[in-house]
Amino acid sequence: MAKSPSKPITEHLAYLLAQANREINRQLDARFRKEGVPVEQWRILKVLSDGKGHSMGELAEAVLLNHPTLTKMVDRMVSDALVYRVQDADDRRKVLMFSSDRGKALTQRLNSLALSQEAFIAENYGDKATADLKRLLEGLIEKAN
Amino acid sequence: MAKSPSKPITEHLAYLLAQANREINRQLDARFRKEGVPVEQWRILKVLSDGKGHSMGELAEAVLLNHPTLTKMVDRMVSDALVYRVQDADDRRKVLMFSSDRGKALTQRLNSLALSQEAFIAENYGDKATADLKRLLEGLIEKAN
DNA sequence: TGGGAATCGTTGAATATTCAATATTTTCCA
DNA sequence: TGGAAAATATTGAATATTCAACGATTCCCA
Repeated sequence: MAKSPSKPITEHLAYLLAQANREINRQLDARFRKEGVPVEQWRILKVLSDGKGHSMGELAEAVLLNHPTLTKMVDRMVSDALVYRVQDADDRRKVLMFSSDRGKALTQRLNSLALSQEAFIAENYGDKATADLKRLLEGLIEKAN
Repeated sequence: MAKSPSKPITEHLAYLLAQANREINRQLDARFRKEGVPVEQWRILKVLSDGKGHSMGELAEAVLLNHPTLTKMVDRMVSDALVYRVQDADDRRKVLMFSSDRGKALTQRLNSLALSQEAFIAENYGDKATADLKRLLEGLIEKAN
């Protein structure tokens, strides 16, 4: 008896997520191109835009990067004067990250590029579908943790 | 007037996709751990499991890897005797990739690990939600291309 | 039919990420 | 309270990815 063909890769949730993620990220990266900033740096800047001071661990969690990767990305951003480090006085193991004025200005320009992408997607893909997709993704993430 | 706070990062579609993708991929990777194979190699093996011979370009597209990255990953897989290269007789610029017997056996073990993950997700997250999510992702990908 | 342009895959150098080990500080409890 | 264990961030070496350039082959049309 012949071996039954297995489900094609394109029908796996993991693959669909990877594909969608890649495509949307590509489009966003293309918009960010003129600012010369990768998507991860936008996420960092955005989290820091509350002006509050976030530890590296907290940031790593929030921007989906592991610690050493974040450390090195932050090094680059410090060189570019977008963010700066302050040792936490209450717990001196920690480093608190802040956005500089230059970083804040960049954040606003990136935010508006990102919003325009979201608007573009909602327009082409449909408001309802977009909202449904977001809701389902939130649910999946919640269950997965 | 104070600047209005911008939408939090967690409400952006791009972020939700990245987060969900990361989490699902992590879980899949954990299951693949005992076989010592990254998710990308499973994708490659799965595409090759039709026994037909796929060019590098075709493969790169199918498994969401760019050409140089795929070349080097295939190099490793050839070393592990999972796949092999054959020059295309009809167009000698092309290289056709095939799965070895060893590769095919591994593919089956990985397929069953992947299926068990999908079953786990469907169970915890709900059959309907999973199906809806897949459908919406397919739609998004289609629009995006 | 000759030869420039396009396609396909690989390579090497530059860059980025990851893993394991480290230094520092804090926590906890015997 | 002393000191082992845990938490935090960084570093360096190993690994992986990306970018630009290349070599080989095929396509196309003047």
